[in-house]
Formats: sequence, C-alpha cells, structure tokens
Amino acid sequence: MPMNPLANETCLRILDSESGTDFDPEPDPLARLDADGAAKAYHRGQEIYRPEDPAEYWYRILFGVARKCALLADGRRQIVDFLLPGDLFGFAARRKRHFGVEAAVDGTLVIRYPRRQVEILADSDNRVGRMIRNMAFEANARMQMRMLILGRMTAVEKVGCFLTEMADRSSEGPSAPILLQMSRYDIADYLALSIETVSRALSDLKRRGAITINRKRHVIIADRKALGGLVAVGT
Amino acid sequence: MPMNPLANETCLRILDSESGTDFDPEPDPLARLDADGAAKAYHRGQEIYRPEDPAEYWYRILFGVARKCALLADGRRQIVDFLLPGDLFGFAARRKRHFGVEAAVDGTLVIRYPRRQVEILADSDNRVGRMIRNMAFEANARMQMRMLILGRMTAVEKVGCFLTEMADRSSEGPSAPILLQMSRYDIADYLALSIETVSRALSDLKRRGAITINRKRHVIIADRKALGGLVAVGT
DNA sequence: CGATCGTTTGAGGTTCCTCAACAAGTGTGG
DNA sequence: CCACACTTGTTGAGGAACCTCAAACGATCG
Repeated sequence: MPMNPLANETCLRILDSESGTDFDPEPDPLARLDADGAAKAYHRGQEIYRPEDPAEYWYRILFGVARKCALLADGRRQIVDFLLPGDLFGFAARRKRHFGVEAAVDGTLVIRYPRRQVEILADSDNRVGRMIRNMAFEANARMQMRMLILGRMTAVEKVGCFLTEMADRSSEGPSAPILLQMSRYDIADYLALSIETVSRALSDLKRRGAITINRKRHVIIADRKALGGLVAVGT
Repeated sequence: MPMNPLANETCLRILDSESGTDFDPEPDPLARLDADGAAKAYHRGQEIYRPEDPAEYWYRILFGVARKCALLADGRRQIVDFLLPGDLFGFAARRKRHFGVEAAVDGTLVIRYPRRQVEILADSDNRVGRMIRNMAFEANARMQMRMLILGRMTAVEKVGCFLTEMADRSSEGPSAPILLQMSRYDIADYLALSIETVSRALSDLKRRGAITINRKRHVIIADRKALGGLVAVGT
C-alpha cells in the first residue's frame, strides 16, 4: 500500500486519548494543568530550552512552530522534530535532556508546566499516566518512521514525505494548501539534506506536476500518490 | 565534549529505575510479571512479531539479539533498533505497530507478557507507570540520537558510533572486547549504509589503529577517542 | 535606493552505492 | 579425506546521488 509513513500518524500526536486507547472517557485530563501553566511568546530562533537545562518543565505549543535539534561541534545540525500547536514536549527521564528546542517562527506561543505537577497528576490519576505513556509510544513510532526516511529514502522522496506530513499535521486538514512556516534551512536540517537539494527536489516535484508552488512557501499537493514513499509489509 | 551520542545512554535502557528517577525504591517492579510471561527461543531471521500483528503483548529479550526493522516495497530495509538482553519492546499506542521484530542470532530467547497484565499493573502501581514512562522517554532520546547519526554522520563516524554503542551496551562492560553478534548486513541496515561501506569503514578504522579485529566479528577498541562522533552543546 | 535575507539554479567535487571478483569459513555428500 | 556449494566478508573500479561553491534572483526593510 503506497502511503507516506508519517501520514495519518501525526494527527494524533497529542490530545487524542480517544482513537484507540481503551476506556479513556475524558478528552484531555492534562487540561487540568493549564491553571499551573505559564505561556510565553518566542521570536524566531529564540531558545525555549537548552539541552543542558535541567528538565524541570514540560511544554506545549499553542501557536507557531518550534524545532527540536541537535548540534555537532563542527556545525552540523539535525532537526529531530518539528513541534506544532498541540504538541507536548520536553520530557526526559533522569532530568537530563540531549536536545534544545527553539522557536522556528516569530510569535511561537508556548505554555510551560512544572514537571512535578504533571508527575503528581500522573500518579494520582492513572488515566493521565496511560495517556502520557501512549503519547510517548506514539512519539516513538514517529521517530522510528523518521529513521526510515532519513536512512533509506532519496532526496525527492524525503521532501515528498515531508510535504505530506505537513499536510496531515496541518490544523486545516490534509487536503488544504500547505503553508510552510519554516525556512528551507530548517527543512534541510529536518531531512538531513542541503538547502540546495531541498530546493531542487521541490522544483523537481513541481516540474513533474506533483505539487504547485506559489509565493515560495505556499505548496499545494496536486498528486499525493506521486509524493509518498511507499511503506511495505513486514515480511 | 567529544563523546559518542549513544555511549552511556544505553546501559540504562531498562531495569534501571534507580540512576536518576526520583524516589523509586523497588529495583524492578516489572519482575512481578514474569509469572505471567512465556519464554520462547527463536532462530536467526525468525519473526518475533510482525508489524500487522495486534499489539497484545510486550516482550523482553533474555538472551541473544533481535532487530526491529522497517521494510520498503522495493527491498530497502532500515533496522530501527537492536534489542539486547534486558530490553523491553513491543509497546504501541492504539494496538497498532509499524515495525516487525526478528531474531538476529540463533537461540534468541524472548519472554512475552500480556499487554493487559502490564497495563493493569501500571494502573495499580504508579511506580510501574512511572518506570514505563521513563523507559519510553529514554527510548525516545536514543531514537533521537540515532537520527543525528543517520542524518549527519559520515560512514566512518557511523561505524565508530556503532562500535562504542555496542561496547557500552555489552553486558561485559564498555572496555571488554566487542563480540559483534549480528552480520554485516544487519549493521549496514542499522546505519543506513551498504555492507561494502561498513566493511571499508571497519578496515579504515583498523588501518588507523582505532580498533583491532580478529576473527571478523571480534573487535577491540584501541582508541576510543578516534571513534566517537562529537556531540556538541546546544548553543 | 541599497542592503540583507531567503531561495533557486548551475558547475564541479566528494561520498557512498553498485557491480564484480575474490577470499575465508562452514556444512554436505561422496 | 576432498570436492562442492553456500554463506559471509573484503576489496577494487566505475557511476550515481548529493554536497559545496558560486552566482543570480526576488522579496522585504530600512
């Protein structure tokens, strides 16, 4: 079945205790935390947390885009994940993180919860615990899909997967035109490509009629099948 | 600080509720499950579960090595993780998995727990829930490190990281000689390289004196610094 | 208007993959 | 015991994919 590995996975990243988890009536138990949360706006490039910061908070994007990234000493950068509205992030076992998170666009709005509060809530209400576990499992599955993309796909396939992922994660639905809020630099570091290759891949997809592009960051998927990197059965 | 990103992360993959997690006295609450578990031996290449199987069990490796992998329709394969003794795997939110797991060596011994039992235990004992959460967070951090390796490292760096990872995950300690139980094929698919490139990278490291190799699968790290891909601070 | 940033496109170079041959180890059957 | 097939791993030659360097373009902003 030809499908983008990340498609239809991402819509349920957070806040979706329904879908398949058994017996979980309450839509969002974590909402109870919002009273303890502090929201803050960030401009593009501003750090939300650093890898060396003690992991005393969990965060949730309310608006905008953030990037979770790792840096090598010689400047090589890998964006591990894009964080979109609704996404919860910042957990760490053992209080230590290994990645930094920065706003990828101006005006990114982030709410912050004290980790202790969340832990206490999780301990007192096992639906919360289960929800957090499932969230972590989902995140894991996504990361694993991304490893397949990073490791075994060509440049054009990577960009195709990226576009369908963004379409599927869009709040406006998977068929809406895609507004790429992040720069080509960010896309390149997300896909482990150079910006030039990203640009060429986009031009290539456009030439083939798989997408149309207006105003540089506005992409419409014309032929979804022409984009997806096919994921196979597991024999 | 020059360090292998995966080094010293992996020793605490499972069974380590101590280390940094706050207030968790019991060493392994999951051990209580062993009564419900069924152990089984697998030969090399035998499937432990398929991606399309309903996720009704969790598994733990007792002996041997397993590989979690994804397959593309045209034969491209990505090994997402190697599972070593002690590693717990097979969780999925929403009962659906996206990867298969197969034994990578003959005689791999795996114990299987009914998912319901684990869930019930997690709900009844919030130390278990916390432990599972932390496990998932650790797994996540590892996957993210692997993305950096897959995306932004050269072939030789990848192989170097792989060797130090295997050394650090070895039950015999990080300084013991490394017995590579998996084939070059598996290593290649783990690192997203071709087998030839893996072979050449190993020869290269040997030529430089970073490692010595006897009997093809027996590697001794001579100069650990010469292997590691340096992970940088997060600005 | 010039300056800057983000993006595209081209030319050339590097890394890694593919194809191929070969070597070493292992098991099988005569 | 050897011959043989088979698997696994190494090494070389050539080619493809992607990166680097460079130039140019458009948009935005002072």
